[in-house]
Amino acid sequence: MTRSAAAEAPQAAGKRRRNRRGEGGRLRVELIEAAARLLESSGDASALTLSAVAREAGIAAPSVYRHFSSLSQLVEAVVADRFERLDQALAEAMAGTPSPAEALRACCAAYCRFGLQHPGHYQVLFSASLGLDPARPGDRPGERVFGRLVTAVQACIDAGAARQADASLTALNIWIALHGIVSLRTSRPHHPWPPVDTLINAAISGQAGLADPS
Amino acid sequence: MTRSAAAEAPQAAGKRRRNRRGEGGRLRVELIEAAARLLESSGDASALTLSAVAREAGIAAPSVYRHFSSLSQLVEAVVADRFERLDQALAEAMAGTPSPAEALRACCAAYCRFGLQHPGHYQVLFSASLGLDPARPGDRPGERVFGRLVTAVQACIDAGAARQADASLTALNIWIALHGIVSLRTSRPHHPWPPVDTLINAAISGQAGLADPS
DNA sequence: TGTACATCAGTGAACGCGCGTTCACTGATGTAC
DNA sequence: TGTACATCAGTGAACGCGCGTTCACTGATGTAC
Repeated sequence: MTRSAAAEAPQAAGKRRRNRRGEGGRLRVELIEAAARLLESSGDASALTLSAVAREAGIAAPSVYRHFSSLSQLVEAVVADRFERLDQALAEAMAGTPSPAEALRACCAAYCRFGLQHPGHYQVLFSASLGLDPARPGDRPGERVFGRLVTAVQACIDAGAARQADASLTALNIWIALHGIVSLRTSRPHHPWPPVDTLINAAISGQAGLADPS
Repeated sequence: MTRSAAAEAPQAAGKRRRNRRGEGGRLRVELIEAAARLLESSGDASALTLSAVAREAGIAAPSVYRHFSSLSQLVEAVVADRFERLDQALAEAMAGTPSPAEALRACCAAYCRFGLQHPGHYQVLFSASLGLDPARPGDRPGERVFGRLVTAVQACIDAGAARQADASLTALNIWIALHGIVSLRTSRPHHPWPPVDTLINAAISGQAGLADPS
């Protein structure tokens, strides 16, 4: 397998080639990906170590400081990136759906898919120890996801597909269920779980009054 | 404040008196409580440190080995103890309720109360990194809580208070909601949360068909 | 076209720290005589 | 009642390790002349 010249696939192990002058910013991305890999397998931001990230990225530990003044800034960058991906996954899943009801269903399914396919990242995104500062407007990343749910529920109500109710409260109840599905399933993998769709449909029909397709 | 002779209130700071001969087992309890205090404030079992527990209990680090052969055994003891307390809290809340519907409601309320009053412990109990071994029968502590829910739901169905359905699936949907309420609220404290009862009632009426009392 | 130099990307060695774990020990106290 | 001793509860010193952080450095490469 010959390695192409393109700047992709940061090598976890093996020798690293130093970036050319002016391209030092690439290491920043590689560090974020290295940290993301470690966080996915640990699911625990407070267990992340500067040395481990450097090792995973194939560089010396002090080199991290060229790009991040502290480990928590690196974690912040990872969290922001993964929240962005979650948001995009929801947007993509909803695009092109034939009806508001299908859009809401697709949104919920995409949420659970993201959480169950990346349980470590999901755990980090929704761990209490993130220490988010609510004063900073960009520092409430869960709210964007919630906003999408509110909009989707409101559209269902307007279209007559969902029961008349406060869209915000209904969306919150659904979010609670989705988070419960992902989090509890990850935490109790040995429980005899029914298919995810069964649980999602129960939440949507129970909370929004949407007809169960089955 | 004079300290009574009774064996209570392990002193976090201050000088410790060595236990009398034959009463060495007391330190075991003090260690569990010291670890529990640290876990409550961190919510993270993997961040717990043998040294920190010893410091919190007011003893030298090697003394821990007299009672626990490893840190993870100490954590196991804390987890078992707190699961026991959760289970007792549910049992007490349900005892003496006038109807199956009230019993289910009380059970759910007690579950959320426990989780929200001890968010750190709750997080530890339901973190994915506990490494539970499903082969050991006593090592599936969440199942006992779930069993209580199933029984309570079945009683509601039998009494005609809840919609006819698979009690196990209904109980699972409710558990998901309860876990979502506790976990998401802990993780996103700055979100504008409605009263817990509102969320619990939505879950119970949405999933079991119980009439909302409000 | 050739060359000296500034700059950029990243390194290696060193430090102090808290940790887990070991070991031989101390000293209070219950008990056998 | 007195005393020697066994045992129990817990300690202090020491070790090697991985960590975060600092510092002066190296060496490739773009650029000015």
